[in-house]
Amino acid sequence: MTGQEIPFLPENSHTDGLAATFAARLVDWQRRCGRHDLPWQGDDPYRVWLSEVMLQQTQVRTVLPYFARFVTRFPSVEALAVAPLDEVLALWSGLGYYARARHLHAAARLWVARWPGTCPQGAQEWAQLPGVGRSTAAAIAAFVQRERVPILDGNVQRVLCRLFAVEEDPRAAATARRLWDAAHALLPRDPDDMPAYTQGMMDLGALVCTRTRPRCDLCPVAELCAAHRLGIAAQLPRKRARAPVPEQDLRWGWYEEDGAVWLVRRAPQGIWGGLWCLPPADEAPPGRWRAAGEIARLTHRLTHFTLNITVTRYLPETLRAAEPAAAWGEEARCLTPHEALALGVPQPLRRLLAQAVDVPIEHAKGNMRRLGVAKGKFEVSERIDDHDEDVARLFRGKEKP
DNA sequence: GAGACGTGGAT
DNA sequence: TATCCAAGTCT
Repeated sequence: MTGQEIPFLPENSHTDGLAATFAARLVDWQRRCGRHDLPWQGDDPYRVWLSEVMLQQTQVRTVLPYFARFVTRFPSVEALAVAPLDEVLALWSGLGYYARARHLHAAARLWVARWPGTCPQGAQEWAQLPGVGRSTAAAIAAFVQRERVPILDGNVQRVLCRLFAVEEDPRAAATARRLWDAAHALLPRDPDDMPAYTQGMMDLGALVCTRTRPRCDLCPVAELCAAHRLGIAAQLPRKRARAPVPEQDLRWGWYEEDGAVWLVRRAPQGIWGGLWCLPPADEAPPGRWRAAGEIARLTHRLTHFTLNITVTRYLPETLRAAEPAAAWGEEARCLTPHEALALGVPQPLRRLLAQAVDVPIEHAKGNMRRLGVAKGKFEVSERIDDHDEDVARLFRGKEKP
């Protein structure tokens, strides 16, 4: 009975017994109380892989509608592999971390080329797909192939930090390595328990061992939990100090022509890589355009900084004067806002376009402000949510000479 | 190894 | 409102 040493515990402690008890209780709890009706649960490797990628740094509730649309359009990895990247990005639009969509597309092509008619076998092979790291590979392999490999996402880090009363920052490399080892040592012996165990770790972190106000009264492993015993479960893991988020100004040009607007594809690397976006607003706009005033200011908060986006409207100086400028690159398209909404666009632009066509969008929590014209001067007015009609009219307004 | 990468939920 | 951070990976 080759018990593995569990980090964070004193040597010669009964680690075998702890691991067996922990796994047994978690598996039993998951089968009784855990989630069983998520649309990706089952043994379809494609759906499991897709869901795990979508769920990276993204909550279940957010993923659900995206997953439904995605599997309707791409029911299989083969369908995804032959699709144009643009369509994948369009379905991903609004979900964030767009490198995931680009990796997903590349991974689908690699999958069907290298494992035709089947799928990667085991975590080692899953991790060869772009966008699939150690934790995601382990989750897929545990669910689909019942492989005894641990996951270590944010939920599991929190669970383990409490279980062993870890005071260190779990993101520190040395601590993370020990957490991986601990996660491995806690796995159930029976491979058939791996799906329920893995789902149980996720369910426990998401439903019971929550960041704030953990429900230790509902926890199947509370008796094993050092933090609970010490009464410090809610205080772990310790949070690190965060630097204040810097701000950055962005200036977009709304180059409008016959009710359509020019969009350009962003470079594949960097923020919103591969997505379609408004061209930068220039002091000397490319082509023969004249500035026609600021039409919106958007505040877009990201994890590491805040974007202040100013949108300036441009109109052709003369009839049919507009043409894509070389500065915009090869890929530039002039589309109606409605057409543009069918592309992969960043969320702040999605909001702007939705307002332009007066189409309500999901989760339209407004952090967008419009500029009202008052005495020849622009002023920030109320949240745009309260002014759908005004703003829609603003964008719809044809320039009638 | 530290920073970049999106967006929305939760408090 | 401000802040943290979520089924992380890549460079």
